[in-house]
Amino acid sequence: MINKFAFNIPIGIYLHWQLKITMTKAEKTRNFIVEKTAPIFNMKGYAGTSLNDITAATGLTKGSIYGNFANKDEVALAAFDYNFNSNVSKIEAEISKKDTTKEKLLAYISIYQSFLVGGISQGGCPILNTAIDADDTHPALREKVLKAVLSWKKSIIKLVEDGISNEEIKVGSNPEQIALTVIAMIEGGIMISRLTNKIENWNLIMDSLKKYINSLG
Amino acid sequence: MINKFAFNIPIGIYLHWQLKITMTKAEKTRNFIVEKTAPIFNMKGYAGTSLNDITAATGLTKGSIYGNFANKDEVALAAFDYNFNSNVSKIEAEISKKDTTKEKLLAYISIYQSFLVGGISQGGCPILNTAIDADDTHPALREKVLKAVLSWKKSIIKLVEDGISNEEIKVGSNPEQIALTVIAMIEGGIMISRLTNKIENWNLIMDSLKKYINSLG
DNA sequence: TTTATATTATACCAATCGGTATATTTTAAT
DNA sequence: ATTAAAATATACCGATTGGTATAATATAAA
Repeated sequence: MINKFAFNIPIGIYLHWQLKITMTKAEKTRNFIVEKTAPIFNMKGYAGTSLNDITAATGLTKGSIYGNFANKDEVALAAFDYNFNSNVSKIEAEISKKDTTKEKLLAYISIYQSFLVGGISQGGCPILNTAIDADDTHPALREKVLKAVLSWKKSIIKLVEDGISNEEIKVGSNPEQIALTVIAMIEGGIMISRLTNKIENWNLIMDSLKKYINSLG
Repeated sequence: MINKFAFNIPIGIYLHWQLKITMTKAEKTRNFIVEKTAPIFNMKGYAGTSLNDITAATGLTKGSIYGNFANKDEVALAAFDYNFNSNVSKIEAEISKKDTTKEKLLAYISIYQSFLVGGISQGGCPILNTAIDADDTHPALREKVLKAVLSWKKSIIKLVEDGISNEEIKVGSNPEQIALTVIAMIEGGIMISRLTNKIENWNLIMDSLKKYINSLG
């Protein structure tokens, strides 16, 4: 189906349009279900989100849900992907605006700050939430979060390595350690700030992180 | 009942024994239920832990559970208290062994490291787990975790303030900021290390935290 | 416009959910 | 040892769980 169109149309130009035109009703519904349920899974967790929650949020019936997904698992996995990919897009967009390594690292702070209020996916950081939720209970979901964290770590390592090449960051720095430290402080900061519901706590922790990042050079 | 004994017995000496002798069967059972279910609530969360899990873990029947607790909520709240108090005892014991402020702060690292393997309460840090679990779903439980974090923060602030008085920590340091930063790094570190299942990640993050603590003086 | 197919809704399933009334057993004071 | 009370077990409740068979409807190609 896709090939029929793609065969004689320049991919670079019409890829976006082509994807739209080949999106069937079911695919649209699938996306719709994921968009509507992603915040719920993020807030209530896997076990805490029922099929009743899913039908209520979408206005669809069970038949429609199960016509597009094999089971609750598939919806949850797709919801996590949606939440995570939304963040990745946002992060990449913000980071590409910055020039220096330090500025790029600092950009994470302002991006993840958005999770404290509303943000794309309500209920805090999907990585943190899903990691804790799925850790001991849901291997497939856990695997997805693990990949997400490793991918995040990898991105930061790349940034730091570039920074070392540019002589912006000290030679001898451990890029992996820096990546893990940044992630830990951000996720720990989100937990504390959401629990206490105090943005000042976030600011204090992020002030420490800023000092840490600035000390790398 | 307690007063009958306490009235003519020196409290300092017989308090422990007195508590034992006045503990009824039901109180023992209550403790037993809490001990057995605390790791389950910590691993599976509130929604993920069913009454069937509770009866299976204790070997008791529903009638017995509901004879000692009003509902699942009460068991969950008691389980969190148990998990948290176990930690507090452990922490106080370890910290009292150390002499300097920095050593006391560093002691948190080795204590929380125990959460990565087995520890008293399986499934990671109960504060982190319950904070994420109850955040958007269970106000009463959330309130308990909030108090736990604030109490933890308060303890660290006290340590730091003493350190400033002793001239062990720089004058002008922000005790609250230090407390929040330490907690964030530990909790973020636990999340990452448990997810990736790599103790090296914990070590790298804690190495950053050690540097941070040592830089305070 | 017809028609096959894809999609959605209805109605149902067994299993499990948290919770309870009541019967039985165990505890502990007399 | 007796006995009242406390604790536990049995058997059940309605509601909800995730999931499915089937009927009704909407889609889209011919």
